[in-house]
Amino acid sequence: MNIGQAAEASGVSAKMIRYYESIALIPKTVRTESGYRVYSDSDVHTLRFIRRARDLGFSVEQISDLVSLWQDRERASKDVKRIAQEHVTVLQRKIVELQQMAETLNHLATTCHGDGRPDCPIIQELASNDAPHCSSAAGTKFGTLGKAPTRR
Amino acid sequence: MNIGQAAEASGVSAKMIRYYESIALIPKTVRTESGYRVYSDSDVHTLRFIRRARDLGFSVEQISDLVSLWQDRERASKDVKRIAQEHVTVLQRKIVELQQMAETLNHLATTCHGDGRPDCPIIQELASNDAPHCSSAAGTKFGTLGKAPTRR
DNA sequence: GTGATCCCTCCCACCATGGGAAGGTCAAGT
DNA sequence: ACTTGACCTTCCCATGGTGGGAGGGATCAC
Repeated sequence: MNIGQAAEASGVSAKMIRYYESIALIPKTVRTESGYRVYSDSDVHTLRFIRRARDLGFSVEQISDLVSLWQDRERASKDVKRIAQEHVTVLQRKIVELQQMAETLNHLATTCHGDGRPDCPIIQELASNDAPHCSSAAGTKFGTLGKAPTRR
Repeated sequence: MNIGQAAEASGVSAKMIRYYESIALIPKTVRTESGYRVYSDSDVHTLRFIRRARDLGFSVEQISDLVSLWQDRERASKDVKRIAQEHVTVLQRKIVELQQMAETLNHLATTCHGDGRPDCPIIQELASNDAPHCSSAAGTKFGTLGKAPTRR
């Protein structure tokens, strides 16, 4: 199977498959004489595993751990459980942060009359001098989970 | 005021101030003879405005619009309200997605006995062949809001 | 005058993904 | 056999915000 078919079958784009190979998340594949990558059903299975983990918002690093555990027959389920639970914690923290943002903004939008007049509490709040420093969100490493695959 | 003081006073790092200038989110500042950037209280005010908008998860592009509206005395509050409401919608969609992820994962982690045995429903689910394609999240442009500033 | 602390610009890195160019390969149809 | 189009390869670039650091100049406090 060529990379295009593997991509189709697994739901991971060809570009991403090559990328995953380059960062050693998946091993280098067999190549044809002319250099085409060749994939087996088992490779597609792995790719599908990876895609599902991405759908659940795991980072590539976490996925790497999960793949190892998956392929390790001696694994302890508590290792997997730990990764999953850590991830749930991070997700929940993100959810709270986003909810706070949405609430604040929603409140502001509600009190904004939204007509042609220039007075606008949203702008006033943003421009105010007193510091609602919003410290609850500060310092949270946000980036690692921000993206979900924009598939198809 | 030098860039360091402006950074301190506004809560936006010096690096970011230069970046915002480079992408024309803020205008080019006056410079001293030796090339140092000089900031006024009003500039700091603008920076603080920007930082708050970032705290609320607005993208730089949206902030650019908000800054224009802020500085436009003729602005209509409905323009501001529209931006805010669009943003709330996006936030809410993200929240739902994250909640779905967290729920799925939490369910899996709960059913995983989490001991030394290798059997693990989390891994089984990820590896299963039937396709829980999680289509609800598909196609959602996730990236634009994934990051919140990692301040201090 | 000297050392510490600023500031400048420029480049690189992150993460995961897509776009595209330039060129090689393969299979199907004429 | 030849063309055509679909596929594959590698390589580079861009995204969005942010940080890190090198190499060099400016300023300030003592």
